[in-house]
Formats: sequence, structure tokens, C-alpha cells
Amino acid sequence: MVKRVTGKDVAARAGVTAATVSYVLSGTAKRSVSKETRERVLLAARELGYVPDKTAKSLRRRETKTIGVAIDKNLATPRYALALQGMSQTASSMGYRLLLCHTGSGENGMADYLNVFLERQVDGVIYVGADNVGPNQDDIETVERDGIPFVALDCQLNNPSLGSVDFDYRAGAREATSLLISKRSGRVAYIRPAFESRQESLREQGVIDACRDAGIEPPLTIVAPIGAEALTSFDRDPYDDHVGEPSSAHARLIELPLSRLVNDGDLIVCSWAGWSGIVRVATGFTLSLYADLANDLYSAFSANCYCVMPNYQAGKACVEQLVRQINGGPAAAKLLPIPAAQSYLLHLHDN
Amino acid sequence: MVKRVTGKDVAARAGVTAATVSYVLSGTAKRSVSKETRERVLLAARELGYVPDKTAKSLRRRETKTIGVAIDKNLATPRYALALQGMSQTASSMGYRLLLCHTGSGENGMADYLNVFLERQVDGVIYVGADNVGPNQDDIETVERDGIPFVALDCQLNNPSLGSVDFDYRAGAREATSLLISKRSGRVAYIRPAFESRQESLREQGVIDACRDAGIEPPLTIVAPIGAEALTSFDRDPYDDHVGEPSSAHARLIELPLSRLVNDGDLIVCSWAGWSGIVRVATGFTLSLYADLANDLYSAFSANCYCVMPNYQAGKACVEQLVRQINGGPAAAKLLPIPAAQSYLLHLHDN
DNA sequence: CTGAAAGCGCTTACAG
DNA sequence: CTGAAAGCGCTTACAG
Repeated sequence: MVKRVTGKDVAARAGVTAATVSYVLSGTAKRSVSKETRERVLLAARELGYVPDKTAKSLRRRETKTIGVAIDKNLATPRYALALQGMSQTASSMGYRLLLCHTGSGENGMADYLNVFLERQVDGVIYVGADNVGPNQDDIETVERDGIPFVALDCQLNNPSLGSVDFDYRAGAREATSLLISKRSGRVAYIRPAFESRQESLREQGVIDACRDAGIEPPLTIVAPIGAEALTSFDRDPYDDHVGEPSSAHARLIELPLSRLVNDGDLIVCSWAGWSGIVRVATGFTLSLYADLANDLYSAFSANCYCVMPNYQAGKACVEQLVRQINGGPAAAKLLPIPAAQSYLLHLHDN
Repeated sequence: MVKRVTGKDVAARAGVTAATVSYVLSGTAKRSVSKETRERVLLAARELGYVPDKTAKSLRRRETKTIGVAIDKNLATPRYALALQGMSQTASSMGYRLLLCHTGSGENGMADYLNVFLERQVDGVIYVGADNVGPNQDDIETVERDGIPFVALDCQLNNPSLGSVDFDYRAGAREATSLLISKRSGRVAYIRPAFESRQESLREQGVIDACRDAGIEPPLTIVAPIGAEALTSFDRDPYDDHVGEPSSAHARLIELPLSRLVNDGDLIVCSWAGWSGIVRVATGFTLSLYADLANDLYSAFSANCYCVMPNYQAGKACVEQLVRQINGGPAAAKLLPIPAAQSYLLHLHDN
């Protein structure tokens, strides 16, 4: 391993001092440098292959241009991966990088994602978290007390002092269900998971809203045996998921006696992305129409309508808002609309 | 913003020097500290809420305990998200964090993922990349010259001086196809994308191997109009993917006149995860059996057999190998087997 | 327009 | 067993 080239080496070669090198390369226009000196420095830097040490810079400037992302989600669910991608690309375009953190607590009992801020490794934190509940009360107090730039995605915190990006689940569910109702008359059956969360309540309420709007009876609600753990990360190797008995939310849905619970011709609304495909296959119904209250690649093949989750946009919004906070701006709350769409592919078959 | 608590503050309170604080808290057993002093230091640190500054530590120790991950993949494809998850959890358990990098080149013309190493922000780099081709020749030379700890995932580099983790596509395809053939007699039809890569060649060869093994005619190969760009990241907002004309690889598959290209009863082998579901729906065939040469959540519903891609394991292997390199070990090449499995769910229906 | 110097907060040989 | 000091590589007021 060769000796590292430092700013001092460049300075020596250019016949200037390290300060001048810094002013030329970091380009803070606090000092003007003569064109001739600047050229000499740039040449020397290029000749020596100088790459400034960011750890030294961070120590001195007290900023890292890095954002911590607390995400323990099951990334095999494209929703979260897309949000992460939105964050990554936006951060990159704004001169930031993403550091992945877990939500668990480390050695000193401090939550990992807060610790990483206090250790000065990141300038702010985006919390996606392991469930849809959000950070605990202790962590929230630490964030407020230490003034940590902080944005929570899809946590429904309702805390104005914390930054947040949320989805308008209720309006989205209402719109998608209404779209389904507009295509065909029939009873609405709603399939949702077995656990309670603010998100699930909002979606269910939106389905009820749509039935009321249309003047039809409230939905028949079917509770699938799927717990909140389906949302979180793998505690075990997901490799195992695919060789033995299926344990994913999708697989457990098929255990229901679906063709006894719903009738052919029902308008079947599913809380999660991709469920309608499973119900369609499992029941073999030919008259029913389907809606997914979220979407993934497969919704286009099995759901007649679905909610278009703006996951990438949400990731982008998180970064934009966090950077505003890092630069001294206030925390804000953003609520993203969820448009409803018809399946382009199923629509093609109609013609 | 209150003044930051430093090691010196803790030292003052404990009546010792900053050196002692460092020895107590960083615990490098290079110096033994009396039990009584240690307690005083720990108490003072707790009382003051001391969290050591990692940027200072990194500058001094010349290590960051951070791994750069160059990943421009479409994370909506669970394969890559799972690999990332394997990396993240493994890194965490080994005391490392993950910094997301892009593969593009930044300001100084240096590839982003190499730059981040030269800037001393990471101790090593895992390359997943934007396509299955791997880093370019210039980058490889930089890695070798500067001795950058480096592992390439699924790049088929065949360069012994670089660390690598690859999949045994050929054997995997052979095994899955053989499993399909063992279930029913019939012609093998193989559906693959329109671009060439080492990975695609290996899979195709594996399918051919299986036909030869079984003494049946070589597969009928069908080329789907899907280009390599389907593997890479979004240049545009993927939000658009779901509101207009479908542009994903899955959607374009359905544009083929599949029911004219294959016959009901064919053994249909698909190169990518999830394709068999689309072919099954698009053709409506009742006699054919299907295999996916990769798997996702939906393969269990539509493919009779599939390859179980050890993505999580691969991510884990990358981190383990990289850390070994960071600690001075040599680069190694790891080839992961791809087991074939039968769909548990479709198997249930047989009974 | 440029130089000399202090300092960010740690770690770690070097003395005692 | 502990203290005093140097130094990691930058940035940035302060003089000139």
C-alpha cells in the first residue's frame, strides 16, 4: 500500500500552502484565488491523483453529507425497495449518500438510527421502520430534544414537530373501490389482514366510504390469517421461505376457503398488492372483478383496478424534506395522494 | 443546539485524562485500566450522555467500519432487494454498516463506488452493478493497483485477483428442467429474453443439458422482446410504470403470440422469475407444466418447478468475503449452487 | 491574493 | 497503572 497523497503533498508540488489547496478544491468562494495559482494546484492534484479525505473533512466541517435510513422492512416487497430507490436517487442528485441502519438498539441501549446520528456519521435520519407504528416514545423525545433532522415515512405519527411523509390511504381506497363499483354491479367483498394498524383502518374506511357513495350495502369483510410480522424484516434466512412450506403472506391467503367466503360475481377488494391474483387463481371465478389497494407488477395481470402507490415519490419526498431540515428548515408533514388506475392489460382483453 | 460532549469532558468529570477515557470506552486491551478508574469513567460517560464521534475515530484509525455497495439494480425486483438484505444483516452482525453508492462516475471522472473508497468513506466495496457485465476495465485496474477490498456479485468476471460471488446457473437450469421432465413427457419450450449475457447463455445451456440427459429433442427456444435495460435501475420515475402503458419486462412478455408459439402440453421453461405465471394466464393452457429458472413469491403459484436463487445467502457471502479481505485476506471466488424445488402449493392441488 | 496556525475529537506510541 | 503529547487530514478565521 503506497503512502496516501494528502493536501500537503499537492501544496508542496504546486508551491503553495495546504490552505490554498483546500480553497481551490473545495471551492468555497470565501477566498478568491488567482487564476494562475488555481491552475497550478489543479495540475498538481491531477498529477498526484489527489482525492481529499472525507473523514477529515467531516470532522472539521461537522457534516457528513450522509443520510441514515432506518429500514427493517422486508425488501422483497417491492414497495419498500422502490421507496429506497427514490431516496437513493434523490439523495445522489442532492450530493448526499445513504447509510443503511437498523431499527434495533445497539450496545449502549440507544436506537441504532439515533446512535448513528449522535456518532456524527449522518446529518439526519429517515425512519421507515420495521412495522407501520413508528419509533417509540423515548426515541421521539430524543429526536426532539437533540433537534435531530428526522422524517418518518408511512408511520402516521400525527406529531407536527417531526417531519413525515404519509399516504392518503382512505381517499385512495375510496377511489379504487368506486372505480370497481362503476364497472359492474355486485356485492363488495373486502379482504384484509388479521392485525390492526392505522393504515388498515384507513383503507377499510375508504372501502366503506365508496359503498356508501354508491348507495350499496357495506362491504363483506374477510379477515385473512396474516399478522403484522409479514411487514417486517426476516429474522431467519428468507432462503428457507422457498423450499419448505410457504410462510409468506401471499401463501397464507390461499389457506382460506375463499370460494366459500365469496361468491362468483362479487367485487373483490384486497388490502394488499398482489392478493387479487391469488384469489383469482384460488377461486377460479369468472364473473368477479378485483381491486388491489396497492400495486405491484402483478396487479396489472389480475386486478381490474388498483391503487398506484407513489412509493418512489415518497422516498424522494423524504430526502427533500430531510435536506431542508438539515439546512435549518422546519419539520413538515406531507400527505401523498394515491391515484386509482385500471389495469391496462385487462382492459385490452375487453376490446 | 447544546455543546457536544467530548471525551475531554468525560475525562474532566472522571478526574482522568482523555487517553484513559479512550482506553476504557474503546476497550482496546492495549492498556489495562484499574477497575476503580474504569467505573469512574463509565459513570461520567453515562451521566454526560457521551457518544464518541466516529468521524474523529475514523480519521485516526483509518477505517470506517462501513462497506460501500454499488447497486443500480431495479430494486423492485426482489432478487436484488434480498441480496441487499443479506448484506445489511450480515454487515450489521459483523459491526459494519452499508453505504449505498451508484455505479456512475461523479465529478472527477472516477467511478462513484471507487471514489467513495479513495475518499476513505468505506473500507471496501461490493459491486452489484447496473447490468450483469461487471465493472469496466479501467475500474478493475484501479481496484487491483490500489488494493481495494472488492467483491463482485453475479458479474461472472473470471478474474482470480478480484473477489467474486456467482451463481451456478447452468447446473441450476439443468436440475430444474430435469425435474420438470421427470413429471410429465412432452416437448421442452424455453423462453428467454432478447439480449445476450453470460448468465443467459449458462441458463440456456443448462436447459439443453437436461434435454440431452433425458434423451429428448433439444428445447424449442422462444426469444421474448426484452432488452438488458430491464435489469437496470430506473432512469425515469417508476411511478409512471403503473399508470400508462406497461413497460416492464413482465408486461412485454404478454405481447408475444404465446399460444401460437407453444402448444398445450409443452414443458415450458422460463428464464426469469414470475414469467410462468404470465404464460399460464396468457395461454390458458391446462396440460402444460411450467418451470421458472429463478423464483419470486409468485413462482409458488404458477411454476411447477423453479430454481431457488440463494440471493440472501449471496449477499451474506459478499460481506463475509469482503470483511476477510479488509482484514488482509486474499480475494476468493465463490460459486453458489441453485437448488431446484417443486411448488408446494401446486403440489397440494395434486392430492 | 496568500501564508502560518489553530483546531475538529479521537487514538496511540512514549515516558514515567 | 496513568499522563502529556503528537498526529490523522482537512477547513477557516486571522494576519499580512
